[in-house]
Amino acid sequence: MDLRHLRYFIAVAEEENIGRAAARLHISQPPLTRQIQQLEDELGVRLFTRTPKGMELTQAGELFLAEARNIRAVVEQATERAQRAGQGKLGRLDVAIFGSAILDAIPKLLLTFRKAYPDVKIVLHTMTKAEQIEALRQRRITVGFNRMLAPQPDLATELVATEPLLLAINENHPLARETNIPFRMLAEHPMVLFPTGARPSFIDKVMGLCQEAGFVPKVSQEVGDAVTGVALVASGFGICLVPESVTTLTLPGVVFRPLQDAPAQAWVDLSCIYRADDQSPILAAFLETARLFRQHKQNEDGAIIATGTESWVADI
Amino acid sequence: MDLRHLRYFIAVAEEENIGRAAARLHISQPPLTRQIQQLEDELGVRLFTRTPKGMELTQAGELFLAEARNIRAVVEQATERAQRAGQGKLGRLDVAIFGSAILDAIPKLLLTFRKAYPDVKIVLHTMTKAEQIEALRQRRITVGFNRMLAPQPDLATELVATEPLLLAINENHPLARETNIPFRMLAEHPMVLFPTGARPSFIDKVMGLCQEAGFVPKVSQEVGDAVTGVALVASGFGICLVPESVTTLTLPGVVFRPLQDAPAQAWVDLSCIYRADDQSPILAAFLETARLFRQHKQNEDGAIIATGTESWVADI
DNA sequence: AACGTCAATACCTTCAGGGTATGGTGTCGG
DNA sequence: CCGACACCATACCCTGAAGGTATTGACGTT
Repeated sequence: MDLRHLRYFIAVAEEENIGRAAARLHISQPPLTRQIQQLEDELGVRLFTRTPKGMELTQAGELFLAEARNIRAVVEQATERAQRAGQGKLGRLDVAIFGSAILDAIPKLLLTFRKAYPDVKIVLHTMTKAEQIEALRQRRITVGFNRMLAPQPDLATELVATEPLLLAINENHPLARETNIPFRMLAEHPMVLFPTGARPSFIDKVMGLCQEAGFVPKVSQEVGDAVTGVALVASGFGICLVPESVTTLTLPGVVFRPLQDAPAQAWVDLSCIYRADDQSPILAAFLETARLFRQHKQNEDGAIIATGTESWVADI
Repeated sequence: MDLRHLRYFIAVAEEENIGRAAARLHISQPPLTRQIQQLEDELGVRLFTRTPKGMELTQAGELFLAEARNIRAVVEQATERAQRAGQGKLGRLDVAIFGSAILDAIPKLLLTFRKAYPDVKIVLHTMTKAEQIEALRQRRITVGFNRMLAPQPDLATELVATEPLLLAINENHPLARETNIPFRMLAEHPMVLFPTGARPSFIDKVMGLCQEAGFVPKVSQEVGDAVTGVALVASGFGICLVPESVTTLTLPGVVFRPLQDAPAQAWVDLSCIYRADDQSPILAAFLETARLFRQHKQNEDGAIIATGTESWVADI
C-alpha cells in the first residue's frame, strides 16, 4: 500500500464517483479504477459497493476513510515538523552555564532566543568550564557559556558580550571614599580572587592586568565564584575585581566602583563555546541570535555605561 | 513522499549504515542511497549526517524517525481494522426488536453474536413491525426481529426460532384443572388476542388455527402485546394463546398449559428481516450466527420440551 | 429501442525504482 | 607513507508499474 492509494481512495470516497475523482486528481478514470481495485485486493476488503450511480462506501470503507484521513494528517504533520526542526525552529537546546553567569547577559540572550524560537526547548545545565568542554565532546550539551576560553581544536567559540571590570569594595573600606579609583591604587589592598579551578581563568586576567600596571596584587583569598567573592567583600575580606554584570547582585555593605586609568584590557569577555563540527540548525539559529544580541547590546552600551555611572554617583 | 521512503528511512536510521539497511530491505545499496536523498530533498531537511562510519541522524532526523514509526504503526492498525471490518468483526449493528421479543430467544442470540464478534457494537431499537420495515428501507437499522412477516420485494427474512403455542390461563379458570387441553375446548372460552396493529400478525395465526379446528374464538379483548395479554389473563379477562417464550414472564395467578391435538401449525415463527441488497459483512456474520443458533436450539428442543413438561407438572 | 452514465477492460507508453559497476573519501594497520 | 578497507555517491542500464487512449459492459432513463 502506498500513500497514493490513500489519496486516491479519499478522493473517490468523497466524490462517490470515479470519473469525478479522477478529474480532481488530474488523472484519467481507468488508472484510478485500477488503483482502487489494487487497494481493495491488498486489504482483502471491499471498500466500495459499485452502484449504477457510482461508488458507495461499505462499512469497512467508511471506517477506512476515517483512518486514511487520519494518516494523511499525521504524515502532513510529520513533514511539517521535520521541516521546522531542520530550520532550527523545533527541538531541544542543551545549554551549560557557570555559577554566576545567570546574573545578566545570558538570561536575556536565552529569553531573546526563546522568543524567536518558541518551540525549541531550552535545557539549562550548571557546569564548570572543564565540565562544559567534556560535555560538549560527549554531545551532552550543545553550547556552553564561559569566560576566558582557551582555544580547543574541536571546539569553536563565539563572543557574546564584553563587560568592563568594576571594583567591589566594602562600604567601610578606605577606597570606598573615592569615586574614581586609579588602577594602581589596587596594589596596596588585599584582593579576593576567583574562580579556583581550571586555568586559564578570570584570575589570570586580573593577574595580567596588575602585572601590566606594574604591581603584583596581594591575594587575600581565592574563592570558587563571583558570588562568593562578593560575599567575602561584604564581610571585609578585601577588594575584588568583578565583571560588570555581577552588580545585579546586591549584598549589604558592598559598593561597586569604576576604575580610572584602567588598561585597555580591563574588559572581560563572555563567550559561548560549541562543537566546531556541529551542523545543527538549532545551534546555528542560536549563534545567529547571539550575534544579533551582541550587536544590539553594543549599540546600547553608551546608554548602559551612562546610567551605570549615575548609579555609582547615587551610591556615594 | 511514499510509505516506502519511510520504511527505508527507518531501516537506515536503525542500522546507521546504508549497506546493512539495504541488505535488510533486500535491495542493493545505491537505490537506497537515492531514496534517502529523495526523501531529504522532498522534506528540504537533512535527516542524516554522513560520517566515515556511516549515517548518523540529525536532530530533525531523530524527530522524523519517531514520526515515521508512528505513521507505520497507524497504517498497520488502519489496514488491520479495515480487514476486521470487512470480515464483520468490527463495526456496528443496529437491531430492532418488538415489545415482548426480549423475553427469550433474541437476547440469547444477541449474546452469542456478541461473544463471537466482541468488537461489533450492537444497538437495540424497539420498533413495531411497520416501523422496522420503514427503518430498514431508510437504512436506520440493519436487521429487525418479528413474527408473521409478510414477504416484501426488497427485504429478506431468516427464520430464527419456532416456538410451540401455549395457553395462558388464570389458575382459577376451569381449564386450569386440566393438564392437557384439547384445542377445541378453547372455543367455549373468551380469549385475549394480540397484537393490535399491522397485519398480518399473531392474531391472524390464532384465528387461522381456530378456523382450522372448526370454531370461531370468542374475543374477550384485543391488546397491544403479549405482556399486556398475560396481565389480562392474570386479572381474569380470559385465556390467551402465547408463544412458548412468554413463559419466562411469570405473573401471579397465571399458569401455562400445553395444547393437545393442536394443529401442526400451532407453532409460531420468530424471524429476522433485513435488506435483500445488504452485503454488509456484519449482517452476513449475524445471519450466520442466527443460523447456527437455530440449529443448536433445534438439537436441544427435545430436552427443552421435556423440562418444559416437567415444569407444567410442577405447576399443577 | 436509443441514449446517457457509470465502472471495467485491453493495450500502449513512459518514467521511477532497482540492479551492476565504479568513483571518491576518510580510517586504520603495517 | 601507502595500500587495504569500509563507507556513501554517481553513472548508466533495465524492468515493471502507473498513467493514457479507446472500447466494452452494465444499468437506468426517456
